[in-house]
Amino acid sequence: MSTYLIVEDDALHRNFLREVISLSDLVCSQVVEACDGEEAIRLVQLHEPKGIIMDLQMPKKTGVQAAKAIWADNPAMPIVFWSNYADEAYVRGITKIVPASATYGYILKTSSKERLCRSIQCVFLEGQSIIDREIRGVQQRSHGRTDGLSDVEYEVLLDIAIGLTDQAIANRRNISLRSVQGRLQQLYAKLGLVEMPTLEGHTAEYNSRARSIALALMSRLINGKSIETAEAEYVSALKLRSIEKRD
Amino acid sequence: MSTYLIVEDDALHRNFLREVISLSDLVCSQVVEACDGEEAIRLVQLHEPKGIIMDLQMPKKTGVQAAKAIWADNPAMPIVFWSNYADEAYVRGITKIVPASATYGYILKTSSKERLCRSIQCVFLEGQSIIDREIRGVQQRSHGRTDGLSDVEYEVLLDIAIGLTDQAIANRRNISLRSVQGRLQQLYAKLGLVEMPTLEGHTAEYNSRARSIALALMSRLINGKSIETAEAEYVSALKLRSIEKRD
DNA sequence: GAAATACATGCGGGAACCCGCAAAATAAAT
DNA sequence: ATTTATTTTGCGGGTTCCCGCATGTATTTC
Repeated sequence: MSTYLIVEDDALHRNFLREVISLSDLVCSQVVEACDGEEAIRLVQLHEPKGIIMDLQMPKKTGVQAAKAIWADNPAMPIVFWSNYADEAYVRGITKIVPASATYGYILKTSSKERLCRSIQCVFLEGQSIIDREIRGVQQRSHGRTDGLSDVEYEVLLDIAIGLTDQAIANRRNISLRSVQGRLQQLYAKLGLVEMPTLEGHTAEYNSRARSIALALMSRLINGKSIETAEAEYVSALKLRSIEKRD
Repeated sequence: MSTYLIVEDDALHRNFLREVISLSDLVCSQVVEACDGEEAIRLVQLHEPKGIIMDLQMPKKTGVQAAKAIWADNPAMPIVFWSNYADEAYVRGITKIVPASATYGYILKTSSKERLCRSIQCVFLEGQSIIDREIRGVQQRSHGRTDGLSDVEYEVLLDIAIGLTDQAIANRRNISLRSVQGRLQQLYAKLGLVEMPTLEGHTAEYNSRARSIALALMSRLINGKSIETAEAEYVSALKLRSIEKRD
């Protein structure tokens, strides 16, 4: 009576995943499928699966958001993330929310069928957490100080990416205006914003703020999705704040 | 002896496309596959296919870039774009470069197999250009003034998205500083940057420049890829300019 | 306990940005 | 050709941003 859940919006990939499950030696009586994060959360409550294979980029709710909700109720649920990109935005999101009691995997879609199959077995049967080699690099970076952004820096990066002013950030984070600018300076430095004096007249070529957003996007530190979720977080926090104020 | 070319980086999707071709009534003696834009360009020269089905998001060279190169040599080549998103960045890119002599199609990956099959037949056999309904909306918007950005506005949007200062934009586009700011004002207005006085103390909540980038990203006007290509264009144009200067 | 490191903060100034007002310059329409 | 839009540009001023210099405060390290 063991059930497994597939969460993936692309129909082709969904079929592929079902095939992989049938190929692996899982004792599997049924496979349930969801097309987006919200459906996934519902189906978990309904079927109580033994494990989940999930895409990260999906409509309605990101894989990260869905995982967070699922782990909140089932802190031991094994989840294999199967994604296209090694975007730091995603990796960072996951490593932040994975509970100590859960095993998980992060496999790239470029991996071979065999590799995916083996990974699934490792996570679901042997309770191992495994992470694709390509992603390891990103993960190291985000933990070790070396070159990667610290949490505050990443935070302020998202803040300017959704378009906040220094003052708005200061309010939001409860720090002084100058501190925001200090954090920004750090961020700029880490992103390698060294002004090259290519333009004559000694006027700056790049706007540090906008440039750092561009660099972050191009180096996959952030992406459209992460901006959207950051935005959503911001407005909901704002609402809460204005309710408090009313008291 | 008719050959067709599939350009798609995802292996599963590649197989799916091959299956669709075999299902359609194309007189097809062989199917050639490429995994990225550059390979596609090479294979077109080598095999001179009767038609191309191509993804838009690919490593090395975008589908748009590849199509541009291909159409430069074969202005009548029928190309079916098969893509995940209805991102304006892509639609705009394509409608700009498609030569009058070519037929093309733009089908979303969410379409059914039957629909894709029919579309392929229309484009390759009957020489019709067809565009998915969802995308039509985007296309209308970008041509009709209604709400959509004009070309200059889109241009300046990309300029700030890669991080240029007003002055740098002025130099690049050969207009005055004030004109750049004028264009930016238009852009801000069209993106709906109306300052809501939510923040007390009457300080601005949003930085117009960064905010417009965020809005553009969230509404799919631009994406990471379009920023990358804009960046590449800019640096190469810069190089040319500095060579001219040397004379 | 002293030195080192990292972070928050204040001050101040120069640069860049945003934008209202209004006059030229261009393009489009009748 | 004259009128009508649209675009470009200048001027000016208020904000915001960027950042060097300096001080204070934790936290770490030896």
